[in-house]
Amino acid sequence: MSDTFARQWAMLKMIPRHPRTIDSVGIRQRLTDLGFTAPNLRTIQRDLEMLSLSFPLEVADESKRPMQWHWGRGAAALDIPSLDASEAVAMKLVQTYLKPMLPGSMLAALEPHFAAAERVLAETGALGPGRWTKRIRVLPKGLQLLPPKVDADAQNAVYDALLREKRLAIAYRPHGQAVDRAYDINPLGLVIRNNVVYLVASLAANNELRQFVLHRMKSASVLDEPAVAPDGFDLDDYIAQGEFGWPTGKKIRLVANFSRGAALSLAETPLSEDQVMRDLDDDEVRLTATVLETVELHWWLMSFGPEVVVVK
Amino acid sequence: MSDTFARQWAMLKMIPRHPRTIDSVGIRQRLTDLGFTAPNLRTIQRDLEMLSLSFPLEVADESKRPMQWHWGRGAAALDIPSLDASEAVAMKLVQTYLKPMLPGSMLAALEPHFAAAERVLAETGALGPGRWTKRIRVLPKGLQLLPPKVDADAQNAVYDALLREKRLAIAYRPHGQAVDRAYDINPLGLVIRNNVVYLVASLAANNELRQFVLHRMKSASVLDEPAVAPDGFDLDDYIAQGEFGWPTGKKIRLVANFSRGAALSLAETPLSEDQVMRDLDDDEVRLTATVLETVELHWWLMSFGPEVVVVK
DNA sequence: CCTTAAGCGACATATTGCGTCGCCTAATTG
DNA sequence: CAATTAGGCGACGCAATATGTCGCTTAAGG
Repeated sequence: MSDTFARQWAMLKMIPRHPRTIDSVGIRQRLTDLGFTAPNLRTIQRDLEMLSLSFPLEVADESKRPMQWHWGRGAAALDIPSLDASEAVAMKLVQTYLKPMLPGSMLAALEPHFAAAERVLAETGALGPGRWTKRIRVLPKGLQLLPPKVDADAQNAVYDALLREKRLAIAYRPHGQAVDRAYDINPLGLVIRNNVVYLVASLAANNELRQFVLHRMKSASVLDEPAVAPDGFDLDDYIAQGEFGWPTGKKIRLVANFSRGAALSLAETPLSEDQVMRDLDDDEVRLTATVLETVELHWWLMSFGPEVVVVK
Repeated sequence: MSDTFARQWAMLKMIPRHPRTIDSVGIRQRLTDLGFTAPNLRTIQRDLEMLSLSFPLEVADESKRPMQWHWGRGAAALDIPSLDASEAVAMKLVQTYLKPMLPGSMLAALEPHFAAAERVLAETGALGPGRWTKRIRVLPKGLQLLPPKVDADAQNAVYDALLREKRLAIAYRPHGQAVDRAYDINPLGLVIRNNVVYLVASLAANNELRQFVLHRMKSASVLDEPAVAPDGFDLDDYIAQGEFGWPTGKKIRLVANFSRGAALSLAETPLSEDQVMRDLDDDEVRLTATVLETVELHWWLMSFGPEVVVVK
């Protein structure tokens, strides 16, 4: 294929998003790594200039000499292949669904795509972007609690450390205390419960396992030392120990009589794959299903009040 | 800028994903619409051939004469600007979080992006794709009910009709019945509750408002007639009428005494923006917040059992 | 069976992409 | 602060190539 097109395409892919940058020398380096026949520096400069006419590519500081290129801040995701209308709607649904449930900064990565979906919707249908908000509603399942605010930088550092298996230095404010404490930790895993993101980690000092709530982390920076997991650590085992107030109960065979009204919704979203419902009389339905016995199950059953009688 | 590059880029954007296709004449049409100086058909053919060397572009049927081009089935999303590691992790988190909560086909639009994130993770970190699954866990909030299976084609038709404000012909199996019924409806809005997606619509025959559960829709096809909404229909009003068993209660000022343990988690995920907590004594905390009085609120309060005393 | 339309190879030409050189300015180093 | 290095940038000329055109072939449609 045209070498020119391939090279420019590769360049588009290797230019990073805003905070980070790349310069022409770095680009040439990576291009040669990719097997391009050592393109002239001048060519790369020309390419950048040309691409920046069609794409929101920007130079960090015009006067700084090794020019640092990056995607413009507001650069929407260029979805290729582009979304069609239905996909855009699905995207919008997901966004609406997710928004009240996840810490805002966690959605940052998806934001450009949501914006792209919005654009597609605005173009495709005669519907303006505003009208969509009139068409989709999400009714929260449980009671709606507000998601905590998470520091975006700290969050990224945590993800990064977890990914690269590096140690992490954090400033953390334990609950109820007025001052931050510094920790040096080995990140081991992430757990999301309710709207809260937990980092499971071991202290570098004494290998003690700890949980850190992301929104109480004031700052975090990745250290250049490999993270060492305690021997035999397994996230599932850890959770199963009930560390999250979440004793993974034994599987039990639940038998309960529900009122007909309550049973209706259960037919649609079953408790388990093997759920069976049998009519007892005009008002009652007997449900049998294999489920984990958890605190949540008890709460859930309680929430039906008189509408349910647990048989077994 | 190079006319060539711009044109090829535009072509990449206008080629649709698998089921739909486009031929060279259609491409020329859309290119001229975009302001390109009427490119020769031959040039477009050459471009397509060249692009298909670098991108998964395919021809539907080689022997069919007006060649129908489309993106290959497995075409992952080419995220531009590409995701960095942290964004990829966030993507993965969202996927893990969403998977058990939404009908599978609703995630179809995001699937290519999840795949792209997976690829980035595999490349960037030394971590293979498999290891990620060991690092992230989502503990369900309420009791985990299984999301119902939704027919992908019907779903897309619904989205499409809603977007283009067209009437819809559906085959629907009402709960508890053994045969499908045909309806001709005006789609008005989507509501997600628990794991179920509802389509609010009015019957074309008599304008009666109805709810259709997406997973009971056996098939749906968009009609070429404009949808007409009943005068003054408003999705919020409709929901507020309690049609979803969801009476939007009045705002009340909740005052309740929680045990210290229960109060801990409330400090992190507050009930409302204006939530205030005050220590009563060593064991009890008084919480004051403005909330909507709903059935859910009562359930939620009940679930604390003896740990809470509602003052007001 | 005939007509129309599109794919495709070939070719000539005009375009333009690219390497090179030189100058200038910003960074870096001592 | 001076010297040195490195990257940006304008200019130029050659070579690569992208594009319009033509003619042949084949599929679609009536």
